[in-house]
Amino acid sequence: MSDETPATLYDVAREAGVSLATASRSLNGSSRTVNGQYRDRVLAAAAKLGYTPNLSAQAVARGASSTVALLVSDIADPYFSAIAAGVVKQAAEAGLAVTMAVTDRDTDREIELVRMLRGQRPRVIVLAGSRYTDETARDTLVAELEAFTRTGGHVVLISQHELPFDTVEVDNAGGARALADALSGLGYLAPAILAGPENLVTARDRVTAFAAGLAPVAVVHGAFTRTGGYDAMNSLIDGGLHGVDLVFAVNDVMAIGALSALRDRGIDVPGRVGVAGFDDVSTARDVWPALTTVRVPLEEAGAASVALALGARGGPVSVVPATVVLRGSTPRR
Amino acid sequence: MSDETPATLYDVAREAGVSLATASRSLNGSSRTVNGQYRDRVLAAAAKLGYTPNLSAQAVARGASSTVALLVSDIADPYFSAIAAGVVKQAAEAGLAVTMAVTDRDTDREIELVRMLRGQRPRVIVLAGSRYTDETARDTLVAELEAFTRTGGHVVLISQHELPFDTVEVDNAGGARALADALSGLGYLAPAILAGPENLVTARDRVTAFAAGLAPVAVVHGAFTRTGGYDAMNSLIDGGLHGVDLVFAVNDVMAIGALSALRDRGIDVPGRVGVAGFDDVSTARDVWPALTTVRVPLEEAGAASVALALGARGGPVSVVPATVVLRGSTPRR
DNA sequence: TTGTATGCGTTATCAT
DNA sequence: ATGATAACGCATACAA
Repeated sequence: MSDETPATLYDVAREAGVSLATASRSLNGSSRTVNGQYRDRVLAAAAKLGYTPNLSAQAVARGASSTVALLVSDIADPYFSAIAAGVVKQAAEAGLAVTMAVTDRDTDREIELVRMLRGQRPRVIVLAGSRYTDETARDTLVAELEAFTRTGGHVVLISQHELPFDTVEVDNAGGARALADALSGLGYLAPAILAGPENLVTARDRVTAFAAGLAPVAVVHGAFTRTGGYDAMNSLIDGGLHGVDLVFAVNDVMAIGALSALRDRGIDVPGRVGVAGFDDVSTARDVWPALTTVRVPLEEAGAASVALALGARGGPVSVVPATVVLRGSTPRR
Repeated sequence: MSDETPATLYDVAREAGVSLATASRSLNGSSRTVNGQYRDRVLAAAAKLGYTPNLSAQAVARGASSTVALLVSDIADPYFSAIAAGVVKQAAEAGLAVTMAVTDRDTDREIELVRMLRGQRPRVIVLAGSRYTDETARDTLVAELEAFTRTGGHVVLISQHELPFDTVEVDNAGGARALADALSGLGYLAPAILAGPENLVTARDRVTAFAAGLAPVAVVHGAFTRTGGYDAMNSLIDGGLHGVDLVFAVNDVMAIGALSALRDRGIDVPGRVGVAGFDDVSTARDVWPALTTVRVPLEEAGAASVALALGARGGPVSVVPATVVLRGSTPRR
């Protein structure tokens, strides 16, 4: 409740009886070397005063901050929290702090947040979660991001390489197709697809690729969330399951919602229908029956995004694999 | 790849043909009013140049940044990601950005991170996850935190009120005791406790309070994670379950790990033993059998932490309730 | 090697 | 109401 003011470098210099410059050189990793005597005195003074460099001031003086900005749809969603974990880890390795913002899946909000984050002058802006197919919002976002890269910033997207920036691409098509093939091989014939939002690119890619391998008898859209899956599943049930022997939800949280709906309606899984998801979120193996899905190395993807931005080179696109994981929710038919 | 430099306020002023001061006053929420004509010209110039205020510079000039620092043990853990969601939401409401760091449950790392975060001169530092009972680390941490508050910063802990700072307290004792009573009422007689780390305060409080209501026949320690629960459960099984009719894990992720171990070993849940956790993490209801637990409003707690720090007043401690949620994993005996 | 002085992008105080 | 100008805390080019 008192109100001292944080110790400044100037305070430290005075306490140590040296100049501002020497203090600065002693405390940060300057290339210049300083007399051991002085250095020790400065360090002692800094410790005594509880000095911590003012990062904002450093950023202003250096013309560049040491932060990574991360934008996610919903940090409570295990998909994004796994990515965030990777981003934070890799950023920490590079001595960078992470400032995080959440869009709530709102395109306008996303643009607004990018503007705000740009103000931090971060080294990198990572956008996780894929874009919606909205022409004008897309253009505004791109313009904003281009303004950022034009001034030396790095932008990395995690999803599809549909925007002109570096991206860590998830092999949605390959994974979805492989899943369809695997399930087809297990004897599944008539899948219903819980397809997510109609205008979400990631969702569409997964639907299309899956359908190419195993033609769906029903496709129902809904939110990309647990509740979305729950509701979509219910409306599917309401419409009559007919011959459906498999439910493919385009992501795990939706699949988990579907599982919940099926349970509530007394429909046996996997006896009556099999269920599959996508992402291999950490809880996929803990639900019952354990969820068949397509594993995406989320944490690696997050780490890769900042590595890609910081790395000397490596090409603008880094693809993370998507591999099928068969579990109890889809036994052989 | 080009290398322009971001537009500065000076650029905007020049473009609009006004002084630096008027440009500043037009662009930020200054109390001073400025001629509409000028204001419009400045806004137009800013838009044309794609100007974004340099937040670091603002922070230096104002002497205070507009960020909230958040420290968690592991952002991929649903417990912490739920808290993070609340923090981010409430911070956004106050126009504050959130910079996040993860300790990996390492006390030394935590101290290191607090120092680094202090450098941001955030308005608030939120520490989620409870302290370990290590005397000297504790003192160092407290000293660091006190240096921060002494210079006008707010510190909020989420856990127990064991450190001399504002805290959002989880009613661990009340919840654990209520759980013990409820399970006792259901006919459970011989619980084993998966107790988490020996020196983790939160874990200890839960164990103690539960034990007071329902004396355990076994207590085994382990990490506060899914793996910790898995391993602890296995060693419990190895030792022989004897008369154990209930497993109480001090948090949900451990309980979920235990569920997995029980399944792997072919022990029927809830037929042979009931299982209960603590926190009511979002996936607790999706596992099988659905997990009996103690609900802690995590997101609310996160939001409350920044509200507490920013709020005019409200006392140094804000308690969030912990209420028993009975589910399928603990049927009546 | 050390110190002096200037600049970084903003805000805020002071005249005007 | 507007415009110079001095801070803010730090880094660094330059001089000593």
